[in-house]
Order: sequence, then C-alpha cells, then structure tokens
Amino acid sequence: MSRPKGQTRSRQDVVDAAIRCLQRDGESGLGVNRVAHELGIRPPSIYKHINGNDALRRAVAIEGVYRLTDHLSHQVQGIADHRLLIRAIANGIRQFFHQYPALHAITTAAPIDDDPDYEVAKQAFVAFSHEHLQPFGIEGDEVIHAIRVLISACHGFVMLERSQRFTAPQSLDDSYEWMIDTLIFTLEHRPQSRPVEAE
Amino acid sequence: MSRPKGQTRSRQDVVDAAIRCLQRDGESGLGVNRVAHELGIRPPSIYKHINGNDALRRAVAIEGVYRLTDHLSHQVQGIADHRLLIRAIANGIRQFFHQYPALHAITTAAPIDDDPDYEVAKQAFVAFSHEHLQPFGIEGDEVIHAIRVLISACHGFVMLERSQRFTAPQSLDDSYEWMIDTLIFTLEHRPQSRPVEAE
DNA sequence: AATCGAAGCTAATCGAGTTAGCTTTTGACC
DNA sequence: GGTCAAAAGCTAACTCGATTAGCTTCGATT
Repeated sequence: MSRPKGQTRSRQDVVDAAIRCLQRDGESGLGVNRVAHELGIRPPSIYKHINGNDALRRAVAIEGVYRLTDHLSHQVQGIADHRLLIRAIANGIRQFFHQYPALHAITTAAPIDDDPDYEVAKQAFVAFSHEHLQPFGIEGDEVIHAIRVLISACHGFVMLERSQRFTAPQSLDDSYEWMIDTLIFTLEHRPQSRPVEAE
Repeated sequence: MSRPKGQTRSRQDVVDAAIRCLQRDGESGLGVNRVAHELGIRPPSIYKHINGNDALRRAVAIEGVYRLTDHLSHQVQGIADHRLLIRAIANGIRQFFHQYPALHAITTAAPIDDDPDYEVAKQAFVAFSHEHLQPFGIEGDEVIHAIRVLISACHGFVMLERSQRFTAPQSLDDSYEWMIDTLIFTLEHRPQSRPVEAE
C-alpha cells in the first residue's frame, strides 16, 4: 500500500490544515507531523507539498497577511468618517489577533527573506491601509510611516496583552483606545514633518 | 563517575548561560540540552536547578525585564529635558532589542502566569517609566496607558522590522522617529482624557 | 565517623523533523 | 488500449531535544 486512490492534496490544503492545527493546538501545534496527520497522510509525505517546517511557517505567515487584510476589508464596510475608519481598522486588527492568536504569532514573527509571495500579500495590505489614510491629507513617506506605526502599535499591544505582560488593574480596552486616539490625534493635528521641534 | 568535584551551579548561572546560548544561537538555541552543555553538565542535571524548558523560558523572560530596565537607566543618565528623556527611552528600548534580538523575543513572548518574580521585575520597569512620564503632567490611569502604549509601539516596531515585515524603501529610522514624535506630541498637546471626541 | 540533601550521572523513553528509497496512481501521448 | 514519467503516497531509519527514573558522590553538619 504505497499510494492510496482518491483525492490528492494541494499546497493550499496544506496551508489550510496548518492553520486549523494552529488554531486548535496553539503555536506548538504547527509542525509537519501534526499537519500531516490533520491531512490524513504520513509525515514524510508532506514534503511533496512543502519543503519542511520553515517553509510551512513562511507559507502560513503569508496566508495570515491575506486573511488579516480580508478581515479588515469586511470590518470597514459602510464606514465613511475617516476617524471612525482608523478606529475600525485598529479594532479589527485587535479582534483578528484575538480570534487567531497563534496565526497572529506566526504571521508577525516567522522569518521571511525576500519572498516574492510575501511582497504580493503585503502589497494588498499596504494598498488597503493607504486608501484609508488618504483622507487625513498625509503624503509621501508619511503614509508609510503611519502604516508602520499603526501596525506596530496594534501588533505590539495585542502580543503583550496576550502574553500577560500587562498586569496592572487598568482596563486594557481603555489603554488600546488611548493608543488609537493618540494616532488619530496626531494624524489630525500635527503639522508637516517634524512638529515637536517646530515649537 | 557520578558527581565531579569542583564548583556547583546556581540558578542564576543557569539563566546567564541560557542568555549566552540565546545570544549565540538565536531563539532556537534556548533549550535545556544546549544550556546544560554550555554549563558543562549533562542535560538531565539541569533539572536540579530549573524545572524544564518552560520554566527556563520564564526565568529568562524575567531576567530580560531586569536587563532592559537596567539598560534604560544608563541611557537616560544626565538627560534633563523631558521630551529628550522619552526619546532616549524609546531609542534605548530599540537599541536593547537590536542588541539582544533573541532575548527580546523571549522577554516579550514567553508565557508567564501570575509569577510573583515577574511582578517584582515589572515593578521596577513601571516605576522607572512612571518617573520619566511625570513631567508631562499626566495622571492616574493615563500613566499606565502611556507606558503600555510606549512599550507596545517600541516592541511591535522592532519585532516587525527584525522579521523583515517592513520592506518598503522608506527609512526605518525615520518611521521610528515619527512614532516617538507621535507619542510626545500627544503627551504634550492632547487635552484631558478623550480629546478626539471633544472637538 | 556517620549521615543526608544537593548536584551530578547513566540509561532509557518519547516525540518531532528529516532523508532515502520504494510503490502506485494519474494523466499525457503514442 | 498501452506505455511511461511525474506526482503523491508509503515504510524504515536516523538525529536531536526534552524528560523521567534511579543511582552515585560531594560536602556540610552533627
């Protein structure tokens, strides 16, 4: 019995199974053995689809970017006010990361070097973010700075809250809102370029 | 030959050795086997000092908080202007995380649940941060919010830049400075509590 | 000198990742 | 319909890391 009949698996099947494992068993659930079992095949067989553990993590990370972008697109449906849009995006990011904690970890941490697939995925995310930052009237490099700051802050916050690094009694929701308000306040009121020195 | 003569190891020796491994071999270098070898003992012997891999990571995470606080204390020596202080802290955090990338990862991500040792370490960090936020005149819960936002943003940014998630050509240093400026601008100009709605 | 706990050690188990090499299915082409 | 090569499985085997069980010795205390 060397190769059973019936459906064969695609690379996408492997990635989807990996994310199911991740969601079910946490970050340590991501491994070729576990994923192979989830797919109903033996561990070595998975190498026909993906080249080992590192490649698996990379593929999952890229898929995570797609899913996050997708999730955010749904979240902002029908919102017109540009401040509320930023708020919706930031809250959507936090919600997504809460809902898929292990996927969050892989998506933000798995090593990626010069992967063209990642660039494609990222492009969609950047375009989406760019679109909703336009109304604030920022231009050029500042758009990139703002996107980086937004995702850094949201990612950093959720990661630390999940790792239980915030043990003070103050509300985490309030802190998060304070953070979003900080960004919105700056986007609305800060003058060109380097405001603090300008005073 | 069951127990050689000579120096015996302390728990702190184990943690220090773990951090050396981490620094030398990266995050995957942290494991009881590798650390035991670094200490010159056999893997099972390390259990006499620390209760397995999870406990090791937890201990390293706590040590990371101490070392970060220590590093920042040195960085701010002799700085009086409160805006420059925040800048020095944020830059110090980034520098520390760059210098000890794997320690950064463990310090921010290793699971910790209700560890009193962690609370002690964190207390020192919070006290330090609190002291340098005082001059901005913020009070009460806002102090905690500001500390959380500062560390979230710095941690998130460095983590994403190290994982090569920022592939746009714009300067990472500029983005980081833009982020710090955002926080400083808000601390200086934002009215009480919920400014954005107040307009 | 006797004792006891701390700190080592060896042996052995378990699970995950990976490689090598074999077999069967599938689909294209004659 | 027959042939053949590639794709997608499989088993066997190896390595490495974590962990447990149980034994031994060092060193301090009585």
